[in-house]
Amino acid sequence: MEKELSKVYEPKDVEKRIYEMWEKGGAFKGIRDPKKKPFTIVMPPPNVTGQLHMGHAMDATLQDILIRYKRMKGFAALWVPGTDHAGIATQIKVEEALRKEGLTRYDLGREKFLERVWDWKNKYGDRIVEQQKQLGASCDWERARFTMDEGCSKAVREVFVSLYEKELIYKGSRIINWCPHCTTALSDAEVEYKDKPGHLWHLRYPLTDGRGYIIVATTRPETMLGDTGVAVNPNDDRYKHLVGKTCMLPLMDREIPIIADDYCDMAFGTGCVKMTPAHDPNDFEVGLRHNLEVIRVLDDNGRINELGGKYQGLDRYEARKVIVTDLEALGLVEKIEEHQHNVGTCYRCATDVEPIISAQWFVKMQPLAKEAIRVVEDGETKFVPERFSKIYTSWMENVHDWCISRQLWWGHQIPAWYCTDCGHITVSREDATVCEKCHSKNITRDDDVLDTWFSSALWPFSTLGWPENTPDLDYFYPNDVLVTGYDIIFFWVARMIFSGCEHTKKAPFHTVLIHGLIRDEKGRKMSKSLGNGIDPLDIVDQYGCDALRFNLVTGNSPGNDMRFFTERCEAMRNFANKIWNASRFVMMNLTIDKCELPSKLETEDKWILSKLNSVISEVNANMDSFELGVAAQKVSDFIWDSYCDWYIELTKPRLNGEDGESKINAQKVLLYVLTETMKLLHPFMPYISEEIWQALPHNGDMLILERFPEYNDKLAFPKDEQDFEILMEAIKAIRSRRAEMNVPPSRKAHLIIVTDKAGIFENGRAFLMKLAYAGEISVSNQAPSDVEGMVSVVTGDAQMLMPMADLVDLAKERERIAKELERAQKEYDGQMAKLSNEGFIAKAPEKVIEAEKDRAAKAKALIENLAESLNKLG
RNA sequence: GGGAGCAUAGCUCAGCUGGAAGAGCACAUGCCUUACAAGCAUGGGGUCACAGGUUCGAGCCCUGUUGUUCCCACCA
Repeated sequence: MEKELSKVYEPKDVEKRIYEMWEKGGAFKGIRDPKKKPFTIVMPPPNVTGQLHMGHAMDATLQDILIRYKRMKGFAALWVPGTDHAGIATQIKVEEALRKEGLTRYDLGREKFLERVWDWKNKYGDRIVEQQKQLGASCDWERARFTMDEGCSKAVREVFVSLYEKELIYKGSRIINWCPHCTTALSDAEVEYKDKPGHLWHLRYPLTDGRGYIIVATTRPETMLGDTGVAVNPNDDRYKHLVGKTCMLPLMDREIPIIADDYCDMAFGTGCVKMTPAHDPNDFEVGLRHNLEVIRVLDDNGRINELGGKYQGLDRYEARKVIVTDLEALGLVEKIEEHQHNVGTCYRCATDVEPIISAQWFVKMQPLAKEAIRVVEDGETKFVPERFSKIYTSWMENVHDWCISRQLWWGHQIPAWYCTDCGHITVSREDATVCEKCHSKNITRDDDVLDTWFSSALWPFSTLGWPENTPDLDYFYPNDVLVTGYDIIFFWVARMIFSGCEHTKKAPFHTVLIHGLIRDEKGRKMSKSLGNGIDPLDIVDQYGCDALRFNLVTGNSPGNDMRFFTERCEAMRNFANKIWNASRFVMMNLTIDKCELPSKLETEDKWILSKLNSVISEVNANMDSFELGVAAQKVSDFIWDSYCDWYIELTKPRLNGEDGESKINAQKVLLYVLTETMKLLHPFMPYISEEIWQALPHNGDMLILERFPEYNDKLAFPKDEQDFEILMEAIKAIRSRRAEMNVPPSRKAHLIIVTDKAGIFENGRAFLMKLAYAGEISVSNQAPSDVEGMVSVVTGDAQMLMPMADLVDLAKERERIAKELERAQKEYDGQMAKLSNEGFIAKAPEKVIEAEKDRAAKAKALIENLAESLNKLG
């Protein structure tokens, strides 16, 4: 930094240059060092095709703060970045691009299509990485991984095969969630339920014996094409006589049985439920119990198939209309009610999901969940905030088997081969060429791929070399902290925990730091469809990366959602600018070239050093308990309030004064505190702190590699701190009084101070002159006899008089003092009431009682001073 | 149907294990004080949702109520 510095901090001139310096200097590298403790974070891998959004910015900021802090604390810090292949999302993107060429993936065929996806990945996969760098992320980029790279694929294969061998993976026909738009199965977690207005259709199914109808209620009339029974509650007297009989399924002319099952709720609808085992999980279960036929009437695109008779080819919702119309024509619609119901939708494309029976691969969850619950209950893995562990545990306790096969092409293809001769399934670590049972060469590989989350579940260890037992895995695993939003606890966090427990026999991390969602200023979710998203890079561009980071980390508590206000970025930018100018001031005045404390410290030096020391101690404690926002706020308050607004002002008389030693000493303290402060600030505002530190006299290469400040009892000066605050209080009282009377700073006043702490005020002469606008100062322990025309300002430690006859209205002055006196008396009475309370004296801790006594004494002194003032006024 | 969060200044939100109610923005007044007007000084503004309880002491702990947001769950 040259002496000719811009008055305004320009992040753009700094960020790129500094980032390159760090990266080239190897500051981000996670290096195994037996002398150090490791600290590992793996980044939640963003989608390769994704666009950086505020959620990523939040993630990256919190992780970067943690990793920078730990790095400065002397840990071997490793932050592993990477990207996720994001099966459905990516495939949809490439298919959309193909559509513009008038092609579908089937036109290309699997191999050619995958080439296209890889092209896409290679083209856009780095974009999000570059964007993350602009957020200041200090990841070890050389270790960047991709969920479909060789190592991760190997890990996926190993996990699949070993789970299959342990019979924790199986293939079966179950009701799964099917997205007709993405044409794939989904896991339970990938379905979002939304309350939508719908109808409850009451349909008449004619009894076969011709004795009337049985009336069923349904929200999805089109599924009636697949009905294979009607169920009633066994205790329902209205229908007992019908159990065992049959009815005719209208439109299909199929005779179906009437059965009794507890599943039916007598109070809902008519009490009779049509059974569609192929399209409803409950009906499927009932069907199993009663041997009902399973007839699937929907195809993969959500259209009625060949088993749907004349409705074949109709889309499910078209079919619904036509079927209802046809039933109405037959007089078989009893009534139609408005009905609000929960509709499952695809989390990727929002299409209504169809429950459909289908043969898929599943992970058996019960055995895996057990250990995953234990590690959290035993505190081996802790959620921050704690409340998320309950959410996690209750999900884990009720988890269903995980459907892991997807009817997509982009992803890890399932390593299972079907033998056309004997029907055996060969599951293998190496690509199979023959059936392992009958050795036939007529085998074909399963077309399907695995759920994307299957590979991200392995991320904490697959990125470190697992299943090989690498030195990295040995040193850096388990990870320490996982940072992510609460929206993917089930998708990702839960699955990483049970995967880690199962495959590495260790919980993958000891802390899960959960943050909330970033919403727009009205509190709405940021989304493409609403067009209310704010691009983090626009904010970086406009206000600087440090401002964005500070905005994200302060002003909200962990786990809670945050509204994003651009105005807040402005405030944060102003803060950066404040720091910039403070350091500009220090450098302008600097004639020393070494950062060291002077041997002689003035009271104000001790005051700021002592304050700094407290802040250091608190910030360390806050950081260690993941209260990052509180820590950031404390650093900010210290810099702005204590350092800038007070200490810098206090040094001005010395810097401009004649005393050479005092001048140098002031510089030394200014520099020392600024340097320490930049270290404290660095995890939060890495760029500006590094830029300033580089310009200050220093040893070492880079601030990013400096040691984080720690509490030093040699720099705690409680007595001097207290003394100095007596002076500050007096200054504030005078300024307040002058402002009340609208006296401009240019009008200096003679200040007569009456106090028994003369030393403190004598010592503070220069400050009173400058900060309390005193012209001359007299300190004594005796009040002057004549106070005519004096303005009186009183604290607990002093009476201060200023001759301002022209401004004094004696009557008003009396009134004002009387008012203050009343207030002080009231406070004193309150204190005394407390102190004379036996319970309080008996039970409150010593420290609290002492504080109360101090307050009472102060109030008493204030009362005396005020009374005397009043008295003098006559 | 179960569970969780939130309710504090005009607005947005902090307030860690209970010990004199805070910040930013907004507002008002005065200042170009030789780092910064993206600044400085000063000030106004709060029954900490409501009702009980525990305690010497409650914004904080307990119970209930209201409002609000969200998550989970197979009521057709």
